[in-house]
Amino acid sequence: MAVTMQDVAARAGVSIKTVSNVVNGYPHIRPATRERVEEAIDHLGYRINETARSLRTRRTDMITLAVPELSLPYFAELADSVIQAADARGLTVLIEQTSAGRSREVDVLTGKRRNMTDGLIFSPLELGPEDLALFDVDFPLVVLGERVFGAPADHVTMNNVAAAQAATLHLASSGRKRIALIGGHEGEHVGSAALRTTGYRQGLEEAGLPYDPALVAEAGLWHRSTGAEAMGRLLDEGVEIDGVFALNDALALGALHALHARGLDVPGDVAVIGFDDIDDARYSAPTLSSVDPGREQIAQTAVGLLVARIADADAGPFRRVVPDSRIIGRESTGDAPTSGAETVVAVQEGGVERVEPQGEPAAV
Amino acid sequence: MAVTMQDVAARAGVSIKTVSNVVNGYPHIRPATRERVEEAIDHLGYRINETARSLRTRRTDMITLAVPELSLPYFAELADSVIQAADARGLTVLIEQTSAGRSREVDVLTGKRRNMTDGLIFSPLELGPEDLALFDVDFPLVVLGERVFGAPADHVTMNNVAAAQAATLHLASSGRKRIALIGGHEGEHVGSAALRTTGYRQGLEEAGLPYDPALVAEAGLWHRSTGAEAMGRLLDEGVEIDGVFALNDALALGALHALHARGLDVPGDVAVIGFDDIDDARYSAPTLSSVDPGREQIAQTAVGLLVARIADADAGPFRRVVPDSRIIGRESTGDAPTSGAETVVAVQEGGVERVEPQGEPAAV
DNA sequence: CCGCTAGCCTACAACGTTGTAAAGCACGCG
DNA sequence: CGCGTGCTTTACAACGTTGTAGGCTAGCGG
Repeated sequence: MAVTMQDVAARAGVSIKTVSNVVNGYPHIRPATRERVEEAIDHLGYRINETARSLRTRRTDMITLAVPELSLPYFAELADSVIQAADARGLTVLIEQTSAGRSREVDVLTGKRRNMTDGLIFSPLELGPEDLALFDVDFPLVVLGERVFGAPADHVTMNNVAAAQAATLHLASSGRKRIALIGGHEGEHVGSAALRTTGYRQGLEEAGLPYDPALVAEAGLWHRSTGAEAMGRLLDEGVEIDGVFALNDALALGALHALHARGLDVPGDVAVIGFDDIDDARYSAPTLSSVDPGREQIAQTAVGLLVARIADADAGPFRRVVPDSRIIGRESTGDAPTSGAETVVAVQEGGVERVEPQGEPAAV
Repeated sequence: MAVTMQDVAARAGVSIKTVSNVVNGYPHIRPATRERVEEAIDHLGYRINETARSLRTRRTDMITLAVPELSLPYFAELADSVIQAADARGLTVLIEQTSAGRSREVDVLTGKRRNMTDGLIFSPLELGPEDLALFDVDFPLVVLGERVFGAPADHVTMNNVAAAQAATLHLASSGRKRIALIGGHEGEHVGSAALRTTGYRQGLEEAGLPYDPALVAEAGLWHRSTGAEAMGRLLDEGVEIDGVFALNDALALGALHALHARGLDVPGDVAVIGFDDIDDARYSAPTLSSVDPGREQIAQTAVGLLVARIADADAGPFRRVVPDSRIIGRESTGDAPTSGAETVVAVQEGGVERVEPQGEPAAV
């Protein structure tokens, strides 16, 4: 059916291996031979069978990216960045959506699909510390986010606590005293929600503001719709509010929507800041202040670490990388005089630490 | 290194082929044998080598989805739907972004990666009728959109003209007389821009409104930023405007942003309608009326057609499928009394037609 | 009691490529 | 003129799986 090296070899009058050598750029080939082979390739329309090559070389040059869902702008933008970073290294990205729940996340780590690709970049949403054993896998793995800590894998995370603290402080510094938090996950001790909530409380403390549980609105899923609902609930309860820290931008946009629906002015009545700095934030009305967690850097780093592990699984101790993050001020916190403007209000420095095989983190 | 069927066979005291039979659910196996094999698989932690299987069976159970970029919400949502539809059929999706331009699109059709997957769903942005020859490929292909017409492939498109006409008419029916169009591509005769522009003109005509070139703003890329710029340009020129039809939602959201920045009220001063009905439209301020082109149905149909071609490449004539589309009225056209509300203003019926091998379309 | 059938299992080859080891060849030097 | 050297090319096996064809066993009908 398809043209194989066999056919090319026959037409060029050389051995199969010589065709292989030409295709793979092996240097010691007589120009005349190379030319004959290339002519045969063109003439026959030969295309290498990547599957056979993969079987032989044990590499597929594909990696998997597992995220909750692409409909969430943050993950769509992350996927975009990961695909570009992978592309720059000649890798193709296969995407798995795990929003269907826990079992999908387990599948990602154990399922049969895993051995079609050279490695996995995984952003878990449900799996936590109790599932640590699942992360002890026999393929290159980079974990995103902070749900799972001691996993025997490289880690790329965010400056969650410091950035959330800075965001809260930013609201306080403009005189806001009743700062609500949207998107909390009650009872959770790991993961972005818990960490950002910690940052929020530290920010309040630093600003000398009391922590008031009545100002905290839960939201399991971080969608626009849940953000709108949570904001609505707070407003219905009649709690006094002059600032909102939403744990991601989708929630913040939902909150803006709810505030607008009730005729409240942003930032006049209420200042709002989100987290993730998705593209949307630059175009909402009003434009949304947010935390830029360094998405581009996260993607690049994750791909880089994965590539290193693919090249050499035992490439030293596992790393934990935290990109710099920045607070971006826009209209929703009164930082932008004109609508298109934005200012970098603060920067939280990231860093790299090595995690020794035994599991204790060691500063670098 | 890795455990193979060989190892499993040795432990279970059977032939390799019997292991294969167990793994593949071949029915005629003695329970005792099956059990021994399964015990060996569990004990050794055997996982099938998909690459070897693919080489032998000539199937990878992977398909490629090529879209401009995932950062555009429409394509992110489309990818989400495609991945889910593929998943339901046991297929994994590999994503390629082609926003880098024409050469990337050519690569998608001719590049070496193509033979790692069983088929391709391709949404071209640059390639047009002049590239028809490129689409005559030797692998299953489903084309999305309307840039390429007579391609020898199945086609899933949108009701572009009719829906754009209905959208324009909807603006007119609320008394708008100066309806701008945002996102035009001057000189283009194929593709969504041209078709939606045609619908716009037909809508104006049907409403008895004149076509005024001064109301048409170009925008090459359909991003929020370009929508804001285009809207800004129109407003700067001082053209009188009381309605806006943006060729997609990103443009519309950018336009809302620009209108808001200049203190214009939507829908009071200007009514706005977009196209694509992305999730964002439900949460912008004001909420955005839009055309729902049937994204879910597009994804399902595309995967379905592709699967059929993979199963049998000669499965009858090529099809051209157009899902139903609907005009969704929200605040930006004054259709929603309360902010969360929306109404289906109109429906444009789609359909299926068969394209005979010779190339002439024939109604069904 | 024989032969046939159905059920269960196996040996072998093949999918298309690349790594290994080695062979052929030309050239230059002693 | 012989031999080593380095370039060029090749044969062969192997990657791990599945399709094909056939063998063996037990059971059943005649």
